[in-house]
Amino acid sequence: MKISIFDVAKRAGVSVVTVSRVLNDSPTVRENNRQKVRQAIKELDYRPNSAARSLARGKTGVIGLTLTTLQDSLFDGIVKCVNDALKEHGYFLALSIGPDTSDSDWGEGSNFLYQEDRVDGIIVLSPLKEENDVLELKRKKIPFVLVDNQLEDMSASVVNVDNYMGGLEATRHLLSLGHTKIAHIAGPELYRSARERKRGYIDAMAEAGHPPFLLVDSDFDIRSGFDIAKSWLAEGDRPTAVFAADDFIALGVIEAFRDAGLHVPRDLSVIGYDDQAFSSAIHPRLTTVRQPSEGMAQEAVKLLLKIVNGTQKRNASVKLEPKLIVRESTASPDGRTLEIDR
Amino acid sequence: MKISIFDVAKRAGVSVVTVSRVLNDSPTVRENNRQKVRQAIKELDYRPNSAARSLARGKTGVIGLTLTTLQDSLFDGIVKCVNDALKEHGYFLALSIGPDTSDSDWGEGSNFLYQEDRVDGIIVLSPLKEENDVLELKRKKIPFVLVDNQLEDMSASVVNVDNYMGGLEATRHLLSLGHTKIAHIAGPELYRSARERKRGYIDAMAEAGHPPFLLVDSDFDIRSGFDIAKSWLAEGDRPTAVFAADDFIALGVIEAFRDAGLHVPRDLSVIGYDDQAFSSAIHPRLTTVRQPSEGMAQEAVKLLLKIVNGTQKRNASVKLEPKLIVRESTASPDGRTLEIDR
DNA sequence: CTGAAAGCGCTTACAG
DNA sequence: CTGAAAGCGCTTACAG
Repeated sequence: MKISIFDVAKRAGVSVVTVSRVLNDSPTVRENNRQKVRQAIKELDYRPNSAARSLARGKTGVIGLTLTTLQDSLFDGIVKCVNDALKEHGYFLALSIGPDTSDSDWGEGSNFLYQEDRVDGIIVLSPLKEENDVLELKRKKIPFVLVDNQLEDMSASVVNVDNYMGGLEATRHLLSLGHTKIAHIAGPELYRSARERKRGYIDAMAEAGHPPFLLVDSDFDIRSGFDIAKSWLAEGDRPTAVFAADDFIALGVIEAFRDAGLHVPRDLSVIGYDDQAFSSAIHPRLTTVRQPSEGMAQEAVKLLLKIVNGTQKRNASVKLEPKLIVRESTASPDGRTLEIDR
Repeated sequence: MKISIFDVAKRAGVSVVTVSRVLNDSPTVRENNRQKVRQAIKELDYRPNSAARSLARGKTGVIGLTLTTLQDSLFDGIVKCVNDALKEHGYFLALSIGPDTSDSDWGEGSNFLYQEDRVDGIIVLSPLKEENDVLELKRKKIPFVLVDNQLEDMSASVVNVDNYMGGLEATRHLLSLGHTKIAHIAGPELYRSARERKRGYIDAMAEAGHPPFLLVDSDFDIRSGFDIAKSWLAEGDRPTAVFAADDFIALGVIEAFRDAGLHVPRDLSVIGYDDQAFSSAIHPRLTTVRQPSEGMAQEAVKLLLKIVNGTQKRNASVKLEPKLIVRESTASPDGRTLEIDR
């Protein structure tokens, strides 16, 4: 037989109310009784039934997180930090991994997290079709916060990173090294992050008095970067530096140049974005822009919990700063800023 | 006010029992009533309270999955597939991400998933300190299955991949290309997978009448592979092929050779393990051994659900086969088996 | 500081 | 095929 709070109460010689109080760390329990209850719990190896607690309390104690892929250092980092932050506050993390493709059949039916009220709130990570999500969540009155959302004007609580600033800083870094022939390989227009990074590139160039040297669209992956860089090698006036919209593209570019017998950063400076796990491990170690996944996670959790507890009324919006990480893949056009051990 | 099953019942003009029946797809409901209930549910935007259901049913409908990192294509793939498989069976996935380090303070206190009985069962992925886990889970009578476990003799339900076979096949592939100077960069002894892959290498070499040409221990990461390969370059009699215990090591090796102006696979054939996401995207595309993450996930879920439902009594054990994926990083010693478009 | 009682929102036998 | 009643295991006012 499964043991319940009654068994504990009987064993400890108190009422279930008292047991409940020590379970919830209520201060109004005589120390003596508290000890007896603790003892009984241990002896019986008792664990409170979470369903009963949830039902009685009107809260589930679980927060949902929806995302499309785990194959990304940024998401991975956020999930981990959210997990930790939640644990600290006594919450559980339930994951819902949606399909990667944005045009899937999933669009219609709602996320399974929304179907039963299993969660007290939801963190929506990088939503591609956020209008739907937001609408449904609002209709169902499920507290939520959007992280890294793609639409500019969502009336919802959001936490974002300043991708425009990231693009600006990345490009400025290249400029400060003396480059002027700076290309940008942009991510898909679909992503707000891609749009803003591109804007940062354009503005940084303008700031320095240059028109964009070369601007090309791409997917966020290694092969695209490789192919684009390959095409440059055939041409005459190729860039001396490139700001890639993410680290995967950057890696592809590096491989293409190396494949042609050229050298990074001597023949091309490369800067990526996101600081993926591999970026500090490859050769040359990649200069990149890191997003503060820990901060994003903490802000998201903090915000959501406030909303859940009713402390936060109106939509709040948090914007965090990215950070330039200078490593080995960028140097001055003549390759002389190289300070690496190779 | 939160709407409950009573509101639906009233609206539909039936009893809550009938509503409950249509909620649970009971066949014993007159079609007419079923429609009325469905209608009421939709009009009220009613969602059953999962806590109440769990309490009444004695099951939570959630399965826990514990792991240490998401930064791995294999784990990522498994989590995704588990998620899907669970969804199909009407279960939720709760994640518990433990610390990466095996010697952490975490060892003592139990996993937070175990503390309240929130889950009907648990999938333990690549447990490093599995004795503890297994003992605690058994004591608490929580159904569980071990996936990719590290100890040979666990009396528990497990699903594993045949890493010995993987090592054998990887090495045989290299042998069949004509190599004899085949090195193996092994993973940490701590991992059963590492031990078995190494054993596969040794046996495959013996099978072909060769002693192991070169055997070196490593961590599962890019830098280690890089450093090890670098050290070879200084020596005289270096291998013409290497079987790396995982793709990260393999990537490091490739980079080291390329960094020295050498070419893969012309100067060195490289085969990795795991088929990480990047492995098919880098240049040269990496020959590797893929683990059947989908199969592992499905078997694990199938097994666990059987245990949960009491269908499965004794410990069961499933062993799956890995698959050799031949791509561009391996060729014959003279580099002539090259059939790639570069 | 402690406990009796009601209630959280479902499901499950049991009758009919 | 349908419903009244009991029960799942807690927590929360309310008294004392």
